[in-house]
Amino acid sequence: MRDDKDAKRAFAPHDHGACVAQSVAMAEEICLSSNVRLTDTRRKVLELLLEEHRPLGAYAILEKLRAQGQSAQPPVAYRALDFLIAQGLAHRIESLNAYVACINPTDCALPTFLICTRCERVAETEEKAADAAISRAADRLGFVIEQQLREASGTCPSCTAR
Amino acid sequence: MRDDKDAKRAFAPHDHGACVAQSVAMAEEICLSSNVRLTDTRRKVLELLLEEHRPLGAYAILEKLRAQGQSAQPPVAYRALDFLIAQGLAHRIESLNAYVACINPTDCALPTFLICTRCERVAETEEKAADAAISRAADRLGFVIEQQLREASGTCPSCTAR
DNA sequence: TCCAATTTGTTACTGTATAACATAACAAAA
DNA sequence: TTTTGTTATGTTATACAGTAACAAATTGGA
Repeated sequence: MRDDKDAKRAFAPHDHGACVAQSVAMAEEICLSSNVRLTDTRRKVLELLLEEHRPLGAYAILEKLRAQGQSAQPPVAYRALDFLIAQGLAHRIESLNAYVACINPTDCALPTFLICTRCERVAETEEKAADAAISRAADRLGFVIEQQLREASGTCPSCTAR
Repeated sequence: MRDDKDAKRAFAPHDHGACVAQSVAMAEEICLSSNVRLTDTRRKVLELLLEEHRPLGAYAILEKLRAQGQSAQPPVAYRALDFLIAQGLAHRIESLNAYVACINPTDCALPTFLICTRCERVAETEEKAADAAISRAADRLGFVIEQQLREASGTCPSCTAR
């Protein structure tokens, strides 16, 4: 089971270059073993997301792609994002209509997002107890859950310290 | 503490006329005691939401207002919705970009939404255990939660029965 | 080498939300 | 009752988010 290490790191300074490189390498592996292609555009979008620990809107991604000289009409971003999400390499933050790279794609099931409204960084935690509570409630009502979504906004430790 | 009565009712047939009337009356009281005005447009939007147990998008609301002969530019809907949400009379469903009337505004804290993808009805439950789990995680990380959001999509008992 | 499937490029469009500013209605003090 | 500050409405224009549809290019096998 996943611990708090990744979540803590998201809100703290760290060797970000290495962090990005490692995540891209991991993504390569995942795609290889899933027999799907991490094409150029898809990799670039993933890198753009990884370079922030904060969510980017689709149109912000498009701007960054254009800044790199890529063609970039809306479907370009949405296709890459759909792909990354399908492979578990990125998540959509519903309350922001924006997207983040997954911090640990090999071990990510039902994340709860903690979104700092000051610095906009996002961390993921895994809350089995929350899953269980919601599942029990659904069972009681005879509701069959297919997808779940949990997001909390507030202030991260770094921003509180300031 | 709130029980499952309201949530069960949301997915089952019931005397809907009475349900709407009662909710509007309750809204009147709440606004009176909060010293805010449930103006004409605000009441109409609330009624439109109450007439469904399903979320309506802002533009669907605008259409319905126009059908009643109201002027209805986008800000009209958004202002009314902002008001209703601020008073706890309505909720925004993030995963649908849509809005529902609150089923029990006098006793509503941190709802978890159960959204049926077949009939589109939405129920609210209160999951203290899920709150607690997420709060514990946030505490561990030093994250101060200001807002929380929980939504689950799936199939409601009525639609499963079919 | 050719085929079929996947991916990309592009246009055009639909849907969601807000900024900005003018006007109107209301509530309380002068 | 006027004036004044506040709250609510009306309207235009625009920003932001997401998708349909189809043509062209690329890729990885038969």
